Amino acid sequence: MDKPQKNPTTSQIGTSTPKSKFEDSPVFNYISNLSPIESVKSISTAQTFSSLSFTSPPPVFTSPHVSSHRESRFFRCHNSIDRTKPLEDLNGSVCKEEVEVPVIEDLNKEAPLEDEEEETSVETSSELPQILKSDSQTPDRSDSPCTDDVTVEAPSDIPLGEGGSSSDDVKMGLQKMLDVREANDTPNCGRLISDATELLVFRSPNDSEAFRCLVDKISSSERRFCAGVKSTKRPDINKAVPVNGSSNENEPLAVLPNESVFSLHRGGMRRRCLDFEMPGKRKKEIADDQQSVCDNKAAGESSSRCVVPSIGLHLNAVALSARDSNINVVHDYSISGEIQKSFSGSTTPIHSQDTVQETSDQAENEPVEEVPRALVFPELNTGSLKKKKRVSEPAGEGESCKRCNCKKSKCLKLYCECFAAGVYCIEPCSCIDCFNKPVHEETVLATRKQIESRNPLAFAPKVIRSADSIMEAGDDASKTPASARHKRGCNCKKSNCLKKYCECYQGGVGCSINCRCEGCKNVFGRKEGALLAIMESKQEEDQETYEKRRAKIQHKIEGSSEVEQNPSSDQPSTPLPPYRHLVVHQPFLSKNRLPPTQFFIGMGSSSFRKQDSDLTQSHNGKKPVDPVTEDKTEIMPEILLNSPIANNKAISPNSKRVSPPQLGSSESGSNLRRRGNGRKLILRSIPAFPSLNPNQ
DNA sequence: GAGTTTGAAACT
DNA sequence: CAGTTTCAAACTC
Repeated sequence: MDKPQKNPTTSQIGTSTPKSKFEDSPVFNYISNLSPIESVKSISTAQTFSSLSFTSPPPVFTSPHVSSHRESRFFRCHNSIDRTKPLEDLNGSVCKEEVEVPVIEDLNKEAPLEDEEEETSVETSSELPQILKSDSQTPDRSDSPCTDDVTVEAPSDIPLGEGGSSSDDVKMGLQKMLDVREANDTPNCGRLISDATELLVFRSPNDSEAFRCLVDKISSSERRFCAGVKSTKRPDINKAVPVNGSSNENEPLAVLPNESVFSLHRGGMRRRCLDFEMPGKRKKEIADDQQSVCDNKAAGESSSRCVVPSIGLHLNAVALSARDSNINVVHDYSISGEIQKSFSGSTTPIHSQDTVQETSDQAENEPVEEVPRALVFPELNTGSLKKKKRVSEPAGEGESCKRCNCKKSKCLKLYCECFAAGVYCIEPCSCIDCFNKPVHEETVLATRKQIESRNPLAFAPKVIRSADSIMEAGDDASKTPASARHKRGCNCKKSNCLKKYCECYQGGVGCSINCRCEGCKNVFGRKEGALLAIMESKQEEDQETYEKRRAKIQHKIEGSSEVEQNPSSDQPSTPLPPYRHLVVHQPFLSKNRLPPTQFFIGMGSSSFRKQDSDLTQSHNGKKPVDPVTEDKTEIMPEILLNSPIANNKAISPNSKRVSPPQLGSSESGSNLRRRGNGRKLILRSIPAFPSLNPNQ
C-alpha cells in the first residue's frame, strides 16, 4: 500500500490540482483498482462517505466503523497534506496550520506538564500525531477512498511510530511546534481549526453539511485531543507515557495508538457511542481536573455544530442531519464521540490500550479518566435513559447525533434511530429500557447480526450518495459530483414525499424507480421513468452534446421547474432541505471541479437519483412513468446530465430490501458500470466494506 | 405537551 | 410475497 500511495501522496500534497494528474497516472489507476475507492479526491471524500454509507459486514457495528473511518479520513487527509510539510518543518520551522500541530498544542495547553510530564507530553504529542496519522492511514487503507492521502501519510507515520530515532526527531519537532504554538496558543488553535476545516473542506467536498460536521469535528480535533483524549486517553496518554517507561514508551505509544486507531476505526461504532457519553460526564470531570483550554474551547465549540456522528455511522444520519439541519447544534457527545473514535477504535483493543495506559496513569493520578469506558457507560446509560429528552434541538436536527425516544423496542430495532445508525444511545436519548448501550454490547451486536442476516443492508445508509461523477470524468469532470438516492426507496402514500415521513425527502434525495410512492412530489426529484431515454442518449452523446443538453434542460427547468413543481407547489411550501438549492446549481457545474460546497450540493440533490431511477425503470419497466414525472422529465434531464449517479439498481426495484451489498454489490457494480458512468459510484461504495475488515 | 398521522420495520 | 401489526418519528393542535 505504502509504495503506491507515495506517489499519490505527493500529488495530493500538492493540492487539488495535482489530483487530476494523479488520476491519470497509471499508478493512480493501479491504486484505484486495489481499493474500491475512487481516485478523484474531491470526490473521493464524497465517495468515502458513500462507501462508508454501506455498513461493513464486520461483526461489530459496522456502520460505526464506517463513520469513524470517515472521520479519520478527513483527518488523514488533512494530516497527510499538511503533514508532509510539518514533518519536514519539524526539523526546522514549524507549520502552524497543520491540524496535528494544533492538537499537540492543545494537549500541551490542556495539561501543563511537569518535567517528566514534559517528556511525556512530548511523547504524547508525538503519539497524538501518530494517532491521527494512523487514523488517517488505517481508514484510508480500508476505505480508501483516500488512498492517496494514506500513502502520503504512511511515510511520515512510519518513521514516527516505528523508528526510534525518527520518533525522537519527531518528538523534537513536535515540541518545537508546541513551543511555537504555545506562543500563539489561542490564535493558533483558531488558525489550526480554520486551516483544518479548509483543508478538510477541500478534500471532502461531498457532503457539504456532512462535511461541515466533519470539519467541525476536525476542528474539534483539538477537542478530541483535549476533551476526548483527556477524557479517554488524554490523561492516560500524558500520564501513561511516563508510567510505561520512557524507553519503551515510544514503541508502545506509537504502536498502540496506531493499532488502536485502526481497530477503532473499524470497530468504532461502539466506541463512538461511548465517546458520546464520555463527553457528557467525563468532559466535565476532566475539564475540572485538567482545566485544559481545549476543554473550554470544546465547550464553546461543542455547542457548535454538527454532529456528524451519525454521519460517520450512517450516511443517512449524516445526510439527514446535515441537510435537515440546519444543524447548528452540535452535541458535545458527538464531538467527544468522534474523538474517542479516533482514538479508541474498537472497544476491546482500545480498552486494552487504554487500560494499560490508564492503569499507569491511574497509579499516578487521576482516577477519573481511568475509569474504563465500560464503566463509564453504565452510568451514562442509567442516567441517560431518562434524563433528557431531547435537548432543545428538535430531534431532526439532532440527527447528527441521533437521539431516540424508543419505548418498546428497547432500542434494539431499526425503529430506533440510534440503533439504526449504529450508535449507542446516549444521554440525550429519552428511550426506555434501552439496551443499546455499551453495557449490553453483546446484545446489541447479536441483535444487529440478526437484523443484518435478514437484511444485510439494514444498517447501510439509507441514502446512498455516489461521488463518482468525477471519477467518471470521462464523461464530464464537470458533471455533478454525485447523486444520491434512497437505497430502498420510499413507500409514501399520503405525504407525497414532501414531508419527513418520506425517507427520500428526509434524506434530501429525490425519489427513484425504487420508490413505490404515490403522488410523489418530492422536491428533490420525483420518481419518474422518462429520464431513461435521456440518460441513454446522454451516454451516447459526446460530452459536448451532453453539455448542450444540459444547458437546455437547465433553462427549461429553470423556467418550468416552478411550474412543474407547482403541482406540489410543494417546494415553496415545504422548506427545502438545504441541499436543494445546491442541487440546482450542480447542473451548472462545469467540468471544473466544483468547489467542495458545490459537490456537496450536487451530492445532496436527489434529482440525480431520478436519472438512475429512470434508467432503472427503463430496464425494469417496473413503474409506469407518472404523468407528473413526465413533466418532470424535463427537469430530470438536468439531473441526469449532472449526475453520474450510481444506481441502486443493485437493489431490486421491487424488492423493498436491498440485496446484500457484498455479493450483489460487485455484480451490481459491474452492471452499473455497464450502463453508465454514473452507476459506478454505487458499486464502489460497496467494495469499501470488505476493506474495513481486512485491514483490521 | 398530548394526540394524531405517517410510513418504515417487524411480524404473520 | 403480501398483508397486518407494531413502532417511533413527524406532525398538528
